[in-house]
Amino acid sequence: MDEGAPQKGTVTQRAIEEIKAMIAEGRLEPGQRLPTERELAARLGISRSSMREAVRALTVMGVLEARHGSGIYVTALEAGDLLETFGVVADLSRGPRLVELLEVRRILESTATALAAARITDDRLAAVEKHLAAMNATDDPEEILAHDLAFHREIASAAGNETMAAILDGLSSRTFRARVWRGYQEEGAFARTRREHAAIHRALAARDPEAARAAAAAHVGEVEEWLRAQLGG
Amino acid sequence: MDEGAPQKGTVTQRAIEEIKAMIAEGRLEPGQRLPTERELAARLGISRSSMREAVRALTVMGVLEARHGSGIYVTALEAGDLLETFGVVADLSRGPRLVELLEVRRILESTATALAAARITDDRLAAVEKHLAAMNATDDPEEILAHDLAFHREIASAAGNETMAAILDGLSSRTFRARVWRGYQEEGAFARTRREHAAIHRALAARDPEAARAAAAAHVGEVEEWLRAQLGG
DNA sequence: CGCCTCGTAGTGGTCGGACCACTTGACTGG
DNA sequence: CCAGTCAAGTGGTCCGACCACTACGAGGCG
Repeated sequence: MDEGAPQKGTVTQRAIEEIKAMIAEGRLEPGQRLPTERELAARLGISRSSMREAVRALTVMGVLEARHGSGIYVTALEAGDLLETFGVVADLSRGPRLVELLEVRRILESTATALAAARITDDRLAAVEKHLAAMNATDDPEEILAHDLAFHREIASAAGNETMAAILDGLSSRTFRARVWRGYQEEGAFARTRREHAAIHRALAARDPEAARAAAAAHVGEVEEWLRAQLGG
Repeated sequence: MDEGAPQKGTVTQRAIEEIKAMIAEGRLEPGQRLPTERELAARLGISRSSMREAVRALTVMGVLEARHGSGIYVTALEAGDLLETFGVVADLSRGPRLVELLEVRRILESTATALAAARITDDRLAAVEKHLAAMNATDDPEEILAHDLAFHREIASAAGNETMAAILDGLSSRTFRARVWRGYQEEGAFARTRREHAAIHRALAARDPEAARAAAAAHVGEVEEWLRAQLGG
């Protein structure tokens, strides 16, 4: 009997597909521990080095998690785990690509905010207000940034779609850094952001999806237009 | 003088960040060739094995491309390259997560189709029609699937946002497989899909964004509801 | 008896070196 | 001048050793 696999691509690639298949077919459950690297390598008939590369690859994808001294585990396979690399995309994108990313964010964020307006609970709304207040109470850029992110994350989460929230999270990191620059270059940006955030909050409190959608779209579109102008000029 | 980096996490992780930084800072241009693995390893003071893991990690992220016998190159860093892992997310998602992914797809696809209706050229519209005709001319599931994918890809591309098109591409692979199952289980699904595609095409030809948005949303929502029902029952 | 400490086996993390498979380009012979 | 050949260099794979850390149980202490 042959080994079955007649060499497709590199051995490492084959190992990656193999492990992915195990998970996709349910042979490996989220949170479950995998065999040791040494055994996995032996089982697939490859060296430990190659197997390690495969594990590393799946680790950066957020599929596996290696704990030093303990073992290799399947992650919870939740949206946040798998979409972590999405942030890298945002970090490495430049110029026109960044505008495209912002456009995607505008579409998703406006919809998410609209959904949130319809579904948000009083508790979550209070959390949103807390971040809004904290954001207005300080003038430390770093702190503002943190609460700004949390503000939007809370809203996206309230929309009831964790996958969408995770994607928006990834789309934000780079974006918000750009906004910091902007704050330095263009006076009044902070004040405008404050007004826009207030408008979003008002729409949420009023449970008005359409107003929320419009406010969120305007908020992101604001940055988008500014960036577009930067590239054109 | 110290080496500067006081050991943050694993050496491999450090190497990954290092290379990513090189690209983010523009020290490495898209398409450019990197130093050899051996030299990179020596430059960061780590072993070649560890460096190889770093390169492998960046390779699966679509940032680098290793050509056997030739060297390591930075990819074009286009949306398609970086968002390839997005398909993995779709492949590994199950149950409620899949519904969430479809919801994201519905939002993006409907908007993309609306944009396409406003911007599509006659040439691209002809290409869309070609896939539509090919899809209706055969009854081989595999071929239908291929043209179905191409149909939507063409539309997403016509929307003028390659990033969005790439994301939609990733969101589709798994989705469409589910639809194949569906075709087997539920008679009339093909006919309904055919009607929905026709409606989308009609809206595109009429350059009617709102109609296009509605048709696309209904198209994806159809699958979404079916899947939701599957999970509930 | 119960808790705490310490040792130890086992795991992932790193290393160095050897060899293989493939690409590339210069060199050689026609 | 061209085609074929060959050698240097690159990524791909493998091996075996050792390090760093974790987990868990044996043993000691209270």
